[in-house]
Amino acid sequence: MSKCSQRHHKHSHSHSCNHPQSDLSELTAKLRKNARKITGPRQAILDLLRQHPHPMTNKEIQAGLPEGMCDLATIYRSMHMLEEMELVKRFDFGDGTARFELVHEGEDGHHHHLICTVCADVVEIDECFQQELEDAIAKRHGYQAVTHKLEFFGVCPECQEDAKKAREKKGK
Amino acid sequence: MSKCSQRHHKHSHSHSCNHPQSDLSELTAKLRKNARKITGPRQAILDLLRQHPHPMTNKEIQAGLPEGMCDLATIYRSMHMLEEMELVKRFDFGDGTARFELVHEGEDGHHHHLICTVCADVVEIDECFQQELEDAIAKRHGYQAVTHKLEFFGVCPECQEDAKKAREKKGK
DNA sequence: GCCAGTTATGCAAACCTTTTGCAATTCAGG
DNA sequence: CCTGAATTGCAAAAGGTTTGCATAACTGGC
Repeated sequence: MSKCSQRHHKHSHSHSCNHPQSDLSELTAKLRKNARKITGPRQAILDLLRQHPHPMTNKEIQAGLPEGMCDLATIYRSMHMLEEMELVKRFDFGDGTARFELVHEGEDGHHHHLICTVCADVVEIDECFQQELEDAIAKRHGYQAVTHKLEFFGVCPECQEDAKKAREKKGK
Repeated sequence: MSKCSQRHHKHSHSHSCNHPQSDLSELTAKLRKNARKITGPRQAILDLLRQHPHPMTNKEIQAGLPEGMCDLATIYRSMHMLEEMELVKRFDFGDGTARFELVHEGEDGHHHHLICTVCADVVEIDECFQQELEDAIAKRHGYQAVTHKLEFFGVCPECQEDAKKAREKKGK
């Protein structure tokens, strides 16, 4: 599995780019290969994810779809399937709710996030620590197929401002 | 569950050392300071955690306590309190269940784990990537008070063996 | 030591996210 | 277009975690 060793997507988030039809074709191909069906809900979910630069919860996905178009259970099932098919990537922000992001063609979707602990704003982080560290850890303990999950948490500029104002107000 | 639970953890860490009475005194001091009470359940939980080198779930904690000594709800409440008091540290292995580890005196408990995705064996990892990366990320995006959560996942040596045997058997 | 007042606990019910059983529906290939 | 397999919706269940409330336990002051 490829990692994030020397990527340098500066700050650009390829996520906001448009990959017009590509998803559908890729979807079709990948699904067909596994004897899976191309259904309305599945297409709609991928379409929706394509427009979102950040991970979405299943509830958010449902809310983003046309009213009543898709049952929550179907979304859960779809996400499992899409994840297994590596069309989406699952992220865990530590709040007990899974989030999913579209994986773009040719990428493996491995990256991290910086999440505001106050307002839950999300910034995509494309850099990662050196691969050597992971390799060293794997080797030292004899583990294989080692991967990692990494997320950053902090307070975003806006919330810092808010906090500051709140303090001033209180001080008066 | 614990096929590989108590194996040689070669590079054992400070976590397996004994800090005899220290916890109690520290506990008492910290609790008193916050007008909290030193109760049986709370002491028992810390005692139990002191003997465990790896993070425990609330259920495991309850199971490790004398039969019927403590309600699950009490454990949940205790862990919240102990976490806020920085006597324990919460970890998230991505399986939707919180785990807690004792924080030893003078430490902040920040470290990571390497978890076997097959048998759930855990190895403590004391190293971390360079602080500079985190600082750079924080600065670039204007975030403050940035921290991170990082866990490694892979297949432990024993489970690699098991898988190998299974393959051979099948091949015959 | 004992009391009063506050903090904790146990128990049961509630909450949330996620999973699952099952009958009805939809899709793909012939 | 038809048929069988895959998928969906709905409702119920399963986990983990939280919460309301009456009862029990702890602490500081007498």
